[in-house]
Amino acid sequence: MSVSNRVTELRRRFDAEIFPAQCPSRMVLDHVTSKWGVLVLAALAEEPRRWGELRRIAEGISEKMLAQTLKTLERDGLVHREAHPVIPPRVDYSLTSRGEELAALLVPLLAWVIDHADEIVTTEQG
Amino acid sequence: MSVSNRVTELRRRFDAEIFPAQCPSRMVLDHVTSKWGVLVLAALAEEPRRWGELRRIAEGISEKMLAQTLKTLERDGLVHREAHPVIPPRVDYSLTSRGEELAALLVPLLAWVIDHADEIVTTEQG
DNA sequence: CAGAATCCCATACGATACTG
DNA sequence: CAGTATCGTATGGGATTCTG
Repeated sequence: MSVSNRVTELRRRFDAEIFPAQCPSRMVLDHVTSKWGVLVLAALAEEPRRWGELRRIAEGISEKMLAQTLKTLERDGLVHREAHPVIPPRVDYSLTSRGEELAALLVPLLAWVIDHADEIVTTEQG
Repeated sequence: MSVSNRVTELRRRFDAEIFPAQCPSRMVLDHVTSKWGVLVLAALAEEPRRWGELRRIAEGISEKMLAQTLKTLERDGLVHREAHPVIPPRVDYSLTSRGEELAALLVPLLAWVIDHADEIVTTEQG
């Protein structure tokens, strides 16, 4: 099926052929496409990660935002948190099966953006 | 290739196996995954749209944000703007070929989110 | 090591009014 | 119809400090 038809089918599920404002999908979409949500999900797509690893991989993220992002994604059932009762503490984060589904769609998107970012910004101020 | 390998390959392009902070892709990613960027791109994936159509489809968007989003996406070379010199004014927005590439990856993601949003929010406060 | 708590700010975003 | 201009606000996000 063409991309165009896919969208049409997608939007036909709604009454007026719109993306409704009062819709749960808006919230989930905001979580998933949040500034750090994308990077965290992509980082976890590779393999389970510890807190410290995620901080290094998603370069620039603050502790506050990492905590907040992980909690949101955990609430959404996309990320699984597993704390090991050891000292020093060790906590592993991984994708749930639902999270894997999503990551499978998210990663190619991120890859495309990374691949084309340079030519895009070059065009900007060219 | 597996999703995992895809990410690994993706991140291997960088030195320290991280998503670098000072990277053009961060900016482009923010544009594309912005609150309204996703919906506008998806709306245009179906067919060219006029200003008023976009306002109705991306329900809840303000005029200010529609203008800003369209300008950003146009600067990024993802959206093409074509103004017709008629009265009343008519302006058509469409995806560039680069925009179509991106939309092809974005639409399945949006479709997945819409399909799973209900079960996700149900889990939230279940 | 893996966070929680607090303070603070920039800006993304919304509402309204106006225009060619 | 397709915008621009202005104002106001909510919150996403950063820096710092503290803790089991």
